[in-house]
Amino acid sequence: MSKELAKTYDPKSIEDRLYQKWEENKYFHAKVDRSKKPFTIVMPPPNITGQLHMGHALDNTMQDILIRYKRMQGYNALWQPGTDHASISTEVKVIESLKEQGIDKKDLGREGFLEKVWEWRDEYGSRIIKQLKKMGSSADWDRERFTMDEGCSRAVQEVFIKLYEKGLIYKGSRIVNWCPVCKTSISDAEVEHEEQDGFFWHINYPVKGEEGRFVEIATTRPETLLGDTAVAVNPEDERYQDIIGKTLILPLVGREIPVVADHYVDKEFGTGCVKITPAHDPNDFEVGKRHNLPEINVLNDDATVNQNGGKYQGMDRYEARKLMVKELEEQGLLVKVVPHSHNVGTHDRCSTTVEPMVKQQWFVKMDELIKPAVEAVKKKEITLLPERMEKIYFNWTDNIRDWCISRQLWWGHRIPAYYCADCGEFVVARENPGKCPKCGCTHMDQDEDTLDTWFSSALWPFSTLGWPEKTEDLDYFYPNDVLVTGYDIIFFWVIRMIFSGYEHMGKEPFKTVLFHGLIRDSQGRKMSKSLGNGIDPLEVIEKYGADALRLTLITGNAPGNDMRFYWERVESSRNFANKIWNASRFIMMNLEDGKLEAPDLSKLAPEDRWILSKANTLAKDVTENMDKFELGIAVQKVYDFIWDEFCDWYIEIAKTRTFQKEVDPESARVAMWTLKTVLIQGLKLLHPFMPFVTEEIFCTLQEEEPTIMLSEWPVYKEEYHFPEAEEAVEHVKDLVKGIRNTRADMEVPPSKKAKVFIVAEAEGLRKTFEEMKGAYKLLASASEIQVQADKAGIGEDAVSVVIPGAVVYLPLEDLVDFEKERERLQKEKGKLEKELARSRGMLSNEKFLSKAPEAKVQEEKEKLEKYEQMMAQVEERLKQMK
RNA sequence: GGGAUCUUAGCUCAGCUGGGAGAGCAUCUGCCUUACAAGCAGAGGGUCACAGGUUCGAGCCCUGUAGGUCCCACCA
Repeated sequence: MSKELAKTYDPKSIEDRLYQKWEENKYFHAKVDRSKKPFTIVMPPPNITGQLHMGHALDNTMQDILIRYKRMQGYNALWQPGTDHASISTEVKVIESLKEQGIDKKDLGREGFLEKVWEWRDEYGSRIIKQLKKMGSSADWDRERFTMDEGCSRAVQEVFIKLYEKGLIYKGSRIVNWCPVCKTSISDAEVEHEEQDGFFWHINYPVKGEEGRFVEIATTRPETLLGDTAVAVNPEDERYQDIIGKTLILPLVGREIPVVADHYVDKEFGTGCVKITPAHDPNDFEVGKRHNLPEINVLNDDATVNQNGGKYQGMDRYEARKLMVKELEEQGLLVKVVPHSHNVGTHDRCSTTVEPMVKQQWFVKMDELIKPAVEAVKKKEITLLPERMEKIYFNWTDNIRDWCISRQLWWGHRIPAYYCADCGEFVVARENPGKCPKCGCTHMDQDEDTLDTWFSSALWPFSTLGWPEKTEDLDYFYPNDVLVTGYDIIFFWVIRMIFSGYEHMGKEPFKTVLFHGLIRDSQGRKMSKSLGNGIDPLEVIEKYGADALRLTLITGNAPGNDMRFYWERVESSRNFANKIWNASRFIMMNLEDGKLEAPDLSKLAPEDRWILSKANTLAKDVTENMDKFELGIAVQKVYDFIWDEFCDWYIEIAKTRTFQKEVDPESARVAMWTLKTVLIQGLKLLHPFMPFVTEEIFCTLQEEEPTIMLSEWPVYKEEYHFPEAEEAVEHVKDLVKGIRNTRADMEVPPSKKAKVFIVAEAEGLRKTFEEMKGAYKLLASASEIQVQADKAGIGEDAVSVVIPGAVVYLPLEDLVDFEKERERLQKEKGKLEKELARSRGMLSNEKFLSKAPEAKVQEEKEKLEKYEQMMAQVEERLKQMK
């Protein structure tokens, strides 16, 4: 008894201590080292306002698993962390908190407001980092970055100027998505379409000079009538040939508008006549451009009607709609109102209905930039996992539109453009030029707008490594190897990083993108604040430990698939941690002080060779699955091995030897060495998934080892492959299971030991059972074991168990109930009959014999032989019992 | 409107390139066996959504149908 562990695993008592140790020893820190191969993952930067949720927990667990795995494999593993300024979310949050204090953003002014946001950032920016540490994340915190720190801001500025100079960033008056609540433009990606029930209002527009003649249009947004500058019909629509070119009187407004012909109009839909509002509809905007129509903006930034709306000025858009419909009805111009469900664009941050508006904004021209990003995925220079994500990716790239990057917000990277106060000329420059190049005026003001938050995150894979400087880090660690993220930000972030990587680095930002799904609640609903169904990962850690949470999130989670969260699953994960803990405790209790010398391989018992062989294969299987990013499968294999093979079989089998040290100290030492060796192998393979419990056991078990984190990842070794031992132990398992089954069926209490006779014709099998007697005696509840070639000396009243290759007899004398025994044998016979029918069917099928691979046929023949033997035994037994 | 994905034991989900249906939880039975009752041993439970097809052989491949989930889309 050399070392002691507590009786149950208590994560709370060790997690913080171990994490502190890792940090203090700089185990997470990666430095350029040309003698080692780099492996880089950049962390999707959480928002500074954020709190750890299940999405982060999953995302970071996956990254930590990959990083820890590669680090153990000897790679120079860098996990680059940082946080995102998250312009709009943060700004909104700060505005809200100021409101509670009775302060308005405008009263503070730009500088004053930004000061408040920075204060906020200082207060909350580190909160999420602390929470990530609770998960056991082994990111290189010494390298923590922020999207608005000096370096990242410089990167943003350089990129903006470079793209502007190449003509890929332009300023233009275009239709943009406008959020009337946030009072900023947003990109297409930020608009969510949601189906809403609405109406189709059919309205008659009077034809000028033709009393009583009307053109009937249908619209879902009657209030935009105020900005109509035409009505369009399809040029091939026979119904309307004669009105093309005529003039209409816009109801309620009285303005004269033309009827134009445009192919955009669908003859079959609505009335075939479409009102054209170029300032408030993207399609109408295009039609307007083609027909040179004026654009009349009728809305203010808060979606109230502006001065162009005449008497409706000042009214909210929906109020105006109501009133206008009423007045149209009064004037007899409202033909009918038809219920109609349609898609409405809403802002993904605040769910406000987005208003399309013509605005002066900055855009990134996408058609050229996107090309290398498309090629990269086509040519598999970048692999998206699961593969189906490629379709989603291409669907977006094929329909790409220019990216609106300017935001009417204060928190973010301010656009590096300077305007002349006199002539309006602007210059894009690193600093205020101080003088207008056109008119010489010395009053130049910087653009009030900031950039879309994703503009800076697009540069994250290289800005964090020092770009635009040519740093050694960049040279060594770029491109990244893997990006792990949710599929929900493929458009916002992933695609933009890819084209940015090619444009600014000339190389892909990462080689593989591993997408994961969402963690849902137990009913399959999204976890959300409004539903209040979110589960706080920190609460889970508090109750069950970080390892249990990590295991729960990874087990059975296939790439890209959503997953439901159950407390029961966390509980069973915790149970597994406890299981290893106790297995280790058992081994430590039996371990003698000092190091165990590796025994000569010839000294190993068959069961030792069996478990070593299994552990060896496990290393290969786990590694293969890790390399395929099948983390769920990899951990499942470790779990099954540790619990089923190692704990339930090997430890039990080894007990006979370890309990009897004095009988055969040599054999006991070999068993102890095997126990320890296999345990360590299991701990290492499990470490990326459950870092805390594995570290604690590993270091307690071997005081000389500083950490499991930097120990060597197990590799498959041919000299530990023992197929004959695996086969032998399989026979022993069959034997033990057979006996246990039978005893349970016969309701023999476990305490009642019985003599066991094993009758096997094959000499090899007899040898195996003979040799391993000591190993399985305990498991078979045997008082004595006799292996023989025939049934000599076995009483007729013994219960028999037929297993592959042998029959086991249990003389249970007074306990035997013959009726029960016959029933049991009949059941057994039924099972075998089924198997035989299946096997014979296959083997009597000419086509199977001629077309199936030789190995398959052979395999089936062997099975048949085995079942026939077993059947003969069962039948003989039944005959005897008559 | 286009596309993706799912439908396997009571529940949640695995099942890789097609060769005898699996796990965890739940249920039932027996065990506090000196690592672990957060445990051990055993048991029951599935026409793999439906209909066709390809194949010697289909949970797996193809086509269609039904239902669920999600993404994309400028039909006013």
